[in-house]
Amino acid sequence: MSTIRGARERARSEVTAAIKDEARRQLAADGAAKLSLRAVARELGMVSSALYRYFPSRDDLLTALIVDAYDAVGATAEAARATPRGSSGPHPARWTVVTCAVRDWALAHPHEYGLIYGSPVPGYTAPQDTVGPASRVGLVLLGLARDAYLTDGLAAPPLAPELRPEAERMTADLAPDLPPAVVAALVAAWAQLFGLISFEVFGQFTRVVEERDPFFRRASRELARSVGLLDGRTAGTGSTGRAMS
Amino acid sequence: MSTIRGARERARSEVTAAIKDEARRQLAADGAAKLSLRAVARELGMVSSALYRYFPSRDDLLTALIVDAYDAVGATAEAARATPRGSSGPHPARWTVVTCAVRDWALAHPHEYGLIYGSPVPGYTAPQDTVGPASRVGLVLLGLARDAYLTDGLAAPPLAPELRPEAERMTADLAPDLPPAVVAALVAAWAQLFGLISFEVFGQFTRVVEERDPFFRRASRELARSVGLLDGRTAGTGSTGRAMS
DNA sequence: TCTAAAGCAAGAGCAGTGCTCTCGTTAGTG
DNA sequence: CACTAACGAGAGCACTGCTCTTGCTTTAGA
Repeated sequence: MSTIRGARERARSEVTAAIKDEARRQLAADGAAKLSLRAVARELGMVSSALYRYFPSRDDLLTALIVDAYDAVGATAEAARATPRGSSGPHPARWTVVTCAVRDWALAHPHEYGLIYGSPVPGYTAPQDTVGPASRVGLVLLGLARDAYLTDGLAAPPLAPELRPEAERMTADLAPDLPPAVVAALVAAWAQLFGLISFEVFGQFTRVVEERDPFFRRASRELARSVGLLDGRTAGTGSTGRAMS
Repeated sequence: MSTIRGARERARSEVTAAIKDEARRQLAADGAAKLSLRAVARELGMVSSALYRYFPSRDDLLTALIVDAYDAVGATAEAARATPRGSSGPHPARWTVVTCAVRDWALAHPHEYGLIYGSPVPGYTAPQDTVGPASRVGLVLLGLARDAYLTDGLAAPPLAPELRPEAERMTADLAPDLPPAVVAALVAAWAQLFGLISFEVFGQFTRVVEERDPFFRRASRELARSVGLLDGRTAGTGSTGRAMS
């Protein structure tokens, strides 16, 4: 129905997309701080006030870009998981395919990455619209763990007693079919993964790490190990998951 | 000599400090994006142009705040290491004392933390002045690993062949007295540590991790394990460091 | 089919920003 | 004592986000 009722609405969505595209261009060129509504409007041949028909404020434009960036990196992770190399073979290798894909996207889009995993730029509180797209990468990693658990099993990592309640809470929220120890370790690995990527994208590795590809691959492998992913040859030997749940 | 020659120079350094203090206040209140030279000057009772006698541009003022923030978090880490609980006892416990201190500082100064470990705000290239202060936390962690290596030994983590050249390069640069596998693992753990802290400070754990203290402690312990820190009871059993170097 | 309503672009304008330049003035140096 | 260099103040430029008003066009309803 939106195609027939279109006409005006289609024009609107086209202009909206053009604004976001130009904004993304400026974001990639100069960074989020220099992104200017007036410059976007100027480049699009309209006057700045016209732009407010589409985005009520600069922060709302930025929020739209944030959602898009979350979706882009999420789609990248999901695509890597659907790849032949990402959906078969030893589980740590699949894990590494996904993490490397995320890292590659981050290095290719540093400013968009900074928008979502750097300091929160806008009014300090992330809008509600971002929570869905923001979880896509995490869900892919969770899916990898679930796959491993259902096929070859998992070497469930240790779970300190004082963390058990929180681990069980996270498990109920995120993946009731996985052992709490695995879920807790996976959330930690998720954050640590983006620590590695952020340090690389934000230049913290300058003059410290030079050969970053093997460095990241090793760290990613260790991360997979920390959530208990087995490489198949040792299939099942450490599967204590069900017993611990 | 600077005390006698002072008078004017002392006044200058006092004004400089006052500017930085007020800027830090505004930074903590509203974030780096909203920090305004004019507002700082206004609050200090001077006119905005006078402020340019002390900082040639807004980015230079921000850079000064960045250096100060690096120094603050570095000093925090060093102080934690010098603490009784940070300088004795099992090595993973010492490690956790330091990492928790860094985390506490970050949670107490979120905007300053974002300034140094979030998206690079200024002209995209970090000035040379920041490399020294920026490495202080890393050096503390390195010192912890060295202590462990010299007393109880280290369970040197695995080192993939393709990472060996880079690991040896990093070792020559950072800590020639440590096994390359440990140095490589430590650099990775360093980045992963700030991934955990950043996710917490930047709100990525909202509605995901609730009980964050035990969560962080567990992750920190695992990080210590990943660099090979032993807890003393198993002293020496896994010390393969010298053999691998 | 005609009309009222809603969506839209444009322009002027406000308050605020970073930054530059030009002035007197004041404080340390030879 | 005279000189120079540092300093604070002010005006001003180009820019920003954002608001309000003014007309025009498209859409929807009687």
